[in-house]
Formats: sequence, structure tokens, C-alpha cells
Amino acid sequence: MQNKKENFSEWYNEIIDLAKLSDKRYAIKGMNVWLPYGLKIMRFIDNIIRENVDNMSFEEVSFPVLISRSQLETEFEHIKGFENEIYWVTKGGSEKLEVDLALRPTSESAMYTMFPLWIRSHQDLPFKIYQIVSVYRYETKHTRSFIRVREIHFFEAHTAHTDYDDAERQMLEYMDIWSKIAEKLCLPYNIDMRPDWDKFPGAMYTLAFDTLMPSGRSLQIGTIHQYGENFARNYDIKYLDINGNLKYVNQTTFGLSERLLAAIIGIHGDDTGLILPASVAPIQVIIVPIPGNDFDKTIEYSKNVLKTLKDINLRADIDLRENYTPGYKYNEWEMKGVPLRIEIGSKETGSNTITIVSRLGKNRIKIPLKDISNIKDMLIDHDKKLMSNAKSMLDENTIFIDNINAIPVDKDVLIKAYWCGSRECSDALEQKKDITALGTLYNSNDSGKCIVCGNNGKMSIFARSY
RNA sequence: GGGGCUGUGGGGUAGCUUGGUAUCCUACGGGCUUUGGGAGCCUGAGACUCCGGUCCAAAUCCGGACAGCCCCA
Repeated sequence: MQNKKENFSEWYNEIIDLAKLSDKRYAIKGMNVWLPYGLKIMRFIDNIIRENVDNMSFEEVSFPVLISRSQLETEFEHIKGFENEIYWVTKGGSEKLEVDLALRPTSESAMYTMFPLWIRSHQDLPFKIYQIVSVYRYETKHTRSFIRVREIHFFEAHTAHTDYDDAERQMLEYMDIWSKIAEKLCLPYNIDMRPDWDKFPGAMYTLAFDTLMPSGRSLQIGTIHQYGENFARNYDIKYLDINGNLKYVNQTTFGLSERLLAAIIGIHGDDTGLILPASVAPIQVIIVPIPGNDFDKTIEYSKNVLKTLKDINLRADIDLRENYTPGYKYNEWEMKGVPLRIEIGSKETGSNTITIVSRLGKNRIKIPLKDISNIKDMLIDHDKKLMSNAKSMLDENTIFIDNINAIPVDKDVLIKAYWCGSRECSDALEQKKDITALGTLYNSNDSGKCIVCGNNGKMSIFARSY
């Protein structure tokens, strides 16, 4: 297959095809078919998200996909931010609709027409819901599987609070939830305070979780937004406080998408295929029986191993296909990113052992059958290694510079530099090389002279991004 | 937002310049022999993105649409 280091783009396209994650031959630009294996991985990602927000008292809902034009017709900047990428439904059968209907590009305008009906008093707050649905955006730019698509597999959490401080607490909770999700997916990231001109339309501010693809380009894989009263004032979402006064709620949102899968593919994979974290691998352990003398015994032995693995709650499977050689199966399961493979032949059945091969490293180790439960720890180790490899990749490709001429020209990396926050200085960097301000680093109090104008600046991050 | 390249069986391709019979590899179906790192032989099925134009004749030339990819902002 393509070389990941030398040609990331082609490698990325090819691996999606070979591992059968998605089929982009569907006739509409930016709308691809989720294949069974890709969909399974995405479902595991979704469930990790669900588990973590459910733990923090969010409740799952599902809103209609259509939003009437009247819900969208307001002078509010949120609507203006999306108007050029909305798909409109204008006919029902052959009849022209009286009121056009939009496919949701995100669900604020759908949900917030219902919030006033549900939120009456401070006793209803905080109000915390989420949904995992498709949203639609008419992308005119170059689409890319899982990275920029027109039908987006979208997680969106929405909250409403009594006051700004409580909404701020929610932002912190989001960061905590996100850190747990990212840990599970073995994805390192920076938290960037987006510049004003790049925040979510209608938000007071936006914090983005940005990671780095091996191409050197950054990928936004999550965002959280502080809305303050901005949406409440436009959608008239009010409650009675403890003193009987009518007040606007303060709101926040948290968004994730199949870009999480894009990051897993891009960051962890190698030139033999996908490498999945055990947390999302549809098959964590694949057993390949090796034909030979007394194959019946090998099969029976293998099936017992499979049962043992399932009994300790591992996602295990056995490859019993005939007419495929073991070598073919090794390559196929490596392409699919299965963390561990067990090989069982007459050598193993004769010595009460199993041979284990890790997707990372690929060296064979033989362990006694009675130690089979060690595999659980091996899977934990697998994920730890993935995370530490990914962190190294991020660190190695992040460079601090204090001179605008120090921007590497031969390759793309994350650039850390002090920045005053002005559009002019950001544009100056963009002209120097095609990098834009992702924002100021949220976790840094570091300050110094802006790399462009020399005024006071904060530690910030710049990159070419997807 | 601007520019460029490409579209041929499921995937990868040859053919296109100079219009006439579509090549090879891989994957797929059937059969037999195999199987510790992508097995072999026999056999079978399968394609010129779409719409229009030029022409006796279009995969090939021209225009447009759709789709994919790359570069620049």
C-alpha cells in the first residue's frame, strides 16, 4: 500500500478502502456509504461518548431532521453563519411547499424552539441533553472521507443553566468528559481558544480540541461553545429564578463527529493497515488456526480458546475460512487493525500453549494456555503504547518559534508562538506560509512578545488545518 | 475563493497522440490439489461515468454535467 510518511493523503484514502470502512463511490459528493466494519468502529466510539455523558447526567434525545424556514429566519448571526451551506427541501411530491424546510446543519434552531416549552423554572435547570444524529452541510470545498463530508455523523450536547457561572462550570465538565473520551481513543490534543472570527456562529467563545495528523496538518476533533444568553435572547428561553424573577438561561454546547474516526485512522495506522485501540476494535483478538496434522484437534482447541476469551468479556473471533492460507489471514487482520492475533497449530496444541502476535511490533510470543487471561493486560498495554506513540508524534511535530523566519518551509508542523490576538498579525503569518491561528493555548499562562508586531501576546498555536 | 489533473470489468491499468476487433494484473464464481507470512493449475463471468456534438464510424476528437484527486489563497 501507499507509504504513510511520504504520501499521507493517498495512504489515507487507500486504507479506508482496503480496510472496508467506507465506500465513497456513492453518486453524491461528500456522501459516502458506511460499510459494516467502519460503522462498527464508529458505534464503539459513539458508545464511549454516550457512557461518558450519561455519567454526567445528560439524557439522550432525537430531534427531527427538518427545520422550517420560519425557525431559521432571524437576523441572528448564528443563522448567517450557516446560510450558505444549508440544503433546502422545497417540494413535497410535485407540490411546492408553502414554507421551505431545511436539513439541519446543526440543531440549535431546532432544539431551542422547544426549550421554552420545557424550561419554566430554576428547578428545570441545569438542563442537559444530547443526540447523535446526521447533520447536513452543503460543502463546496474538497470533501474527504470522515474529515469533510456533507452528511456528518454528529454528536451534539446542549445545556441550559441559571447563570453564566454555572455555564462556565459546564465548560469545565465538558473538558473533563472529553479528556476521558480522548484517553480511550488514544488521541492527544491541544485545547485552543479560537479567535473571535473563527468561533462558532452565535457563541461568546469557542474552545476547540485540535489534534495533529501525520501530514502535519491539524484536525479539529471536538469543540465546546459558551453561548451565554446569546441564543436564549433570540429563542426566548427564560425561567423563573428562586426569587420569582424571569431570567434568560445561559447555554453551552459540545460537538463531536466521525472526525474522531479520521484521527484514529490517520494517527495510529501504519503501512500494513489500521491499528485500532482495543477500546473501539470490533475484534480485539483474532484466532487463526493453522492447518496441519490432526486439524480437527486444532479447531477444537481453538474454539475452546475462543470461548475462554469471550468468557472474560473480550471481543474475540476465529477465522475458520477454508481456502485462505494463514499468511493471507495475517495480512488481512493486520489491515483491519486487530490489536492481537492468536496462532494455534499442532505446536501449540501439543504443548498447551498459544502463540500471540501483537499488531504493534509483530513479534511472536508463546504463553501457556493457563495464562490466557493475561491478554486483558496486553490489550491495556496496547492502548497505552498507542497513546504514547501518538503523544510523541504530536510533540515531535510541535515547534516553538520566536522569529517569523523560523517557520519551516519544507514541511507542515504545529507552530507555537506568542501572538497578540489580532487578525492583522494572524493574516501576516498566513501570507508567510499557509498557516492560520488555531487560537491561544487554553492551558497556558505563558506570555511574551507577539511574533509579528512585538506587542504583548499569549502562547498560541498556528497550523495548516483540514 | 482560484488554478490544474483524472474518469476503461469490483480494484489497479494498456489502448486515446494518428477514430474501426478493448490489454494485462488483481479480486470474484465453479472444480481439483493446497495451507506456520498474501498458494497452484483448469475453467467461467465481468468494463469504456453521463448527456449532447462532429463523423459512414467515437473509449479515442469537441462541449457540458457529475464524480474523484492535487496545488495555491
